[in-house]
Amino acid sequence: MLGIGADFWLYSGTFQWNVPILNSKQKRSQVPSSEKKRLSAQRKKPTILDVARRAGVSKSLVSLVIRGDARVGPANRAAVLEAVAELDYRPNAMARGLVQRRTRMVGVMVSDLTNPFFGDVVSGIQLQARELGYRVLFSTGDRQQELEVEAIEGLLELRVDGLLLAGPRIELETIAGFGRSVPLVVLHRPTTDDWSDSVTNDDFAGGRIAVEHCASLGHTRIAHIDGGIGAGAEARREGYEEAMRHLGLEKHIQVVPGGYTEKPGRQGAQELLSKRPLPSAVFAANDLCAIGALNTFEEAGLSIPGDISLLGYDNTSVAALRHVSLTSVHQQSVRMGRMAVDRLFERIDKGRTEPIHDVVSPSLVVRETTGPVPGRSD
Amino acid sequence: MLGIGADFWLYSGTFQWNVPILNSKQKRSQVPSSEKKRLSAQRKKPTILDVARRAGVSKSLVSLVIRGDARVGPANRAAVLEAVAELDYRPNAMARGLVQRRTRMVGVMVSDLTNPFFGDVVSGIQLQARELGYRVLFSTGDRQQELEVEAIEGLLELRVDGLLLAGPRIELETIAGFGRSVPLVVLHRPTTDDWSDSVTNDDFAGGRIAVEHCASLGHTRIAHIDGGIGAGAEARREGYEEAMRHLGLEKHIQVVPGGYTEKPGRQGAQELLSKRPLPSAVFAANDLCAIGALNTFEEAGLSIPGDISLLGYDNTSVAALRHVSLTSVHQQSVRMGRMAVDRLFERIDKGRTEPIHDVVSPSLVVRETTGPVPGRSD
DNA sequence: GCTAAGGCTTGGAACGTTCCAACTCGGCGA
DNA sequence: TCGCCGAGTTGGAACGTTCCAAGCCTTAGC
Repeated sequence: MLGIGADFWLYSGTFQWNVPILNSKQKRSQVPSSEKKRLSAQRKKPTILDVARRAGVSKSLVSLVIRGDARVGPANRAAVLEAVAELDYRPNAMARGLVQRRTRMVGVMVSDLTNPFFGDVVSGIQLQARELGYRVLFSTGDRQQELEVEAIEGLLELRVDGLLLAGPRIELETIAGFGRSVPLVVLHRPTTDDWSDSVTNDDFAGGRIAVEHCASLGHTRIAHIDGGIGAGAEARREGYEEAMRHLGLEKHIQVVPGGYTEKPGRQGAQELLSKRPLPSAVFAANDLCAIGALNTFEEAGLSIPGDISLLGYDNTSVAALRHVSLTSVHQQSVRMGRMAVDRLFERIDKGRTEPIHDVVSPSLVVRETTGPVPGRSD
Repeated sequence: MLGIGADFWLYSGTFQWNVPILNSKQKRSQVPSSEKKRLSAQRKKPTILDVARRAGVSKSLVSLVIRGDARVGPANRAAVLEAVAELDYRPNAMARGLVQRRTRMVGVMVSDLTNPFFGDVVSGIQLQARELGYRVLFSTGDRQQELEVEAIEGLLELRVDGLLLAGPRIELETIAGFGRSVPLVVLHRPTTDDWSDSVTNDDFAGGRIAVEHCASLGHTRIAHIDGGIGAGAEARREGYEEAMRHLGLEKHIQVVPGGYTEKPGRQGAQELLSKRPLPSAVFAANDLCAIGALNTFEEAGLSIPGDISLLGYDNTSVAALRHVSLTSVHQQSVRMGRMAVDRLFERIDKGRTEPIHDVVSPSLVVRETTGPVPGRSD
């Protein structure tokens, strides 16, 4: 009976395999049988029952062997392992997850995989998850809010045990909604709901540090290129504004729209160039943004830091390049990735439910794009 | 009866939730009931049956509505959708995949998420997959062979419909093995087996182009920093060697070990510096490697391109930075990502089985790290 | 007034695992 | 000799979907 089932399946597999491009009825009988076998060999995956039959034991025993249970007798264990190897058997995670109601997978939505900053974060996540016995599934929305939601939705349908959002750009409300149905940790973006943890850089402090550094070099006309909806951008701007006020420079506060990639950085710089007086220092929302601005300023014939000092944020590998040598606010990205996984683990495996918000202090890495005010004249 | 089942589940859910850190028997009764509800609310996900009950229809009908079947009556459709919203129901992809024997997901293993080059590739993949109605799951091995295999294994256990390997570093033999159990396309690394497609840059030609550019500037002592096990590194080296021979420069062939990241680039450059005569041009395996070399050379007091011309490969965003301005061999990464998904789609949905190998031609982007031979003396 | 056709709707059988209670079998103590 | 124990093994019942064959109406045709 099982044989028949399997056979039927085999044919229907081949059939479907060809259907979309051909007249199916016609074509089905034309497929040579060797071909048929080849296709089905590729398609039909062995199940635990196939292994059991081959090894001459029950499916339950196979299951025990695969999960490494110690109770299995050595002879049977060997037989099962041999059958597994011969059939190239691979357990079906869906079936397993279905009955166990857990998957040992964490889903990670990364807002922007092209930003080198997230490369480090991802490394941290990967490392720690592995240590804790979890698999990691990544997904991305390619910087678009609506796609981000779609990506998260996909992970939830897969019933990941926990969800990590790295720099999400979606609404906080939506995030809270997700938190209600799965353990959730948000990275690089502070949350306030009862359902999620967050691990963030103290972006407010980061903004302040940037301003203070400029002020210590004598700058007063310090402008900011904003990060838009980028995670943490608001706090960076507020830190900037607060520091300006605190230093009595409120009349020099100047914020132009920008974003977390190079292009908005260029646009922000353009806008700054179009106004007089020019700022003597510019604090950009992140490194990529700063680099866009850097290019624009230089193309306009300005020297950095001779005419304008420039600061970035994130201290990515790009900022560190000798040729760029961008002064930047540093975040401990690998460490933050690890922390986030730890927090998630506490929720998943230890049952914690009260939200915890970790805030990591930034520091400043001074390089060669910042210098004293030209001529010391306001 | 179902009620009892659900209740039991609720307790067992709470129970398991706490078990890892507590004496379970003791603690179970100590959890306050409000807490219990909250936990279970977070844990217990509604199923299609809950929706059906609430909407007063059968599970089959709910299933039809969710899949957007046109046959459903308007009243019932509305009732179901309302129940879905109220319960925050989300279909279980595992159950679905189990019975359908397909998941509409493609798995993508990316060898190195910190390399900006793969950011573009990923974008292309994401875009095209979405257009074709597939979801994308990313996974990475963090540049380690053994972890790459693990990552792929995980995707296969999830029974993705197709597999994409972006710049894998694992053995070709292993790759062929995977190809036997799932439609497979390999990016940036040529395959020769009967089971997989590949989409690659013509790295051999790329290597040649790099050499020819140098030669046209009068260089003869052209060295190469190798890419090690990086995908395509071998072809780049062979292209270099072939071109050197072809130009009658075989006695100047000089290859030092390196890799696809900055650090091996520095080491390769160090090694070159330790030998005399110095090369007048250096072709590095990729951009990151070139940047490592760039830093090392400059720290050694050499000027680029005054003393040494330098070329990279991949034409990443980093190479394009005004301050780096690295001459680099360009690959059409976004386009290649799209192509790979198309090829995979042909295998999955159109049943193609003969392997196809796409080779995309590279081009050279000349920037400011290459120039004429100093003094024109050999 | 009866049958056919068609639109909607339904319950039961899969899918491939794990969990659980129960079974077998030999050895050992009473 | 009997019963008990524990180690090793087993089959059936879940898990949450989709698929399928069959059902119920209502309307139309004769």
